[in-house]
Amino acid sequence: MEKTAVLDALAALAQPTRLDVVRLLMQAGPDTGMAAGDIAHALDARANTLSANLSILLNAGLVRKERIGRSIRYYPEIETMRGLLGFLLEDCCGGNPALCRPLLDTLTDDCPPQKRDRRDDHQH
Amino acid sequence: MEKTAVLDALAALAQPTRLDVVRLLMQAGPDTGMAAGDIAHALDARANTLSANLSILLNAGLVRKERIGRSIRYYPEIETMRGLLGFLLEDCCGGNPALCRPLLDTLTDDCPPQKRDRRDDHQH
DNA sequence: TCCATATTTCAGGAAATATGGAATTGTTTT
DNA sequence: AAAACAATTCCATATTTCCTGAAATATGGA
Repeated sequence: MEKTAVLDALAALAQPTRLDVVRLLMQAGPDTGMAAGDIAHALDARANTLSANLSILLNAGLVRKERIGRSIRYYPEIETMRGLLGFLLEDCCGGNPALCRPLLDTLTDDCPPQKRDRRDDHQH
Repeated sequence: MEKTAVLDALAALAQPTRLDVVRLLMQAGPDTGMAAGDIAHALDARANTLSANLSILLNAGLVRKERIGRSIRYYPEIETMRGLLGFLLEDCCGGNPALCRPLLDTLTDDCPPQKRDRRDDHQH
């Protein structure tokens, strides 16, 4: 991931409403998403303000949108999030490999292994 | 990690010089760090501008400082970085567990396992 | 076509942020 | 004590961000 893309993503996430938006969309799921109006209602934000914030998230590649009927649905972009996390990890990994593994291990502990079938690994 | 702390950390990282600073300090290592002047020289930044940026990183808990002789040395705060990554991962993990493991696996692949002794696992 | 709904665009003002010059504080050396 | 060095603080300026009300655009239904 390019440095400028990382900076865009960080700036996009560094605002309360926008951080809430991506969390909300992540919870909704990458294939479900939410309509702009529902997001506004859930976060108690004005339509035009939220629209501006969604546009910033869109520009940063953290969400994508799709028109459905008269509403516009927003979905989280998992790949961009992954790219961002990867970049931040590289800061430790690349520079000081000894730091990388324990950090990842700790992170992984917070997220217990799911019982997953092997066959749905190629989901993306 | 608190949401406000996360927002502070994200805002602190969302600026080119500051992002460079933490990467530089991570490379130097958490016990080595760098003097403010050396950072300024390495990043080709003016002393006062860099000082302001270091102060923002300090406030966000991403670095710590220590006076050594007439220079002031800055060190990366690994724990805060870990906290930030953990929070961002929770966005997927907590809301949609199915997304968590593959994402972590991919991240982990970018950072091949180190040959480490088991006995130094309790380093923190 | 007319109307209601959903969302975005536009124009603005207030607040926050970024940067640079000059002055200041703290530390070491002579 | 004075000078040199390292870093910060102070102050002014330029830029950017954030939010709002009003208007515009797009879609679906009567």
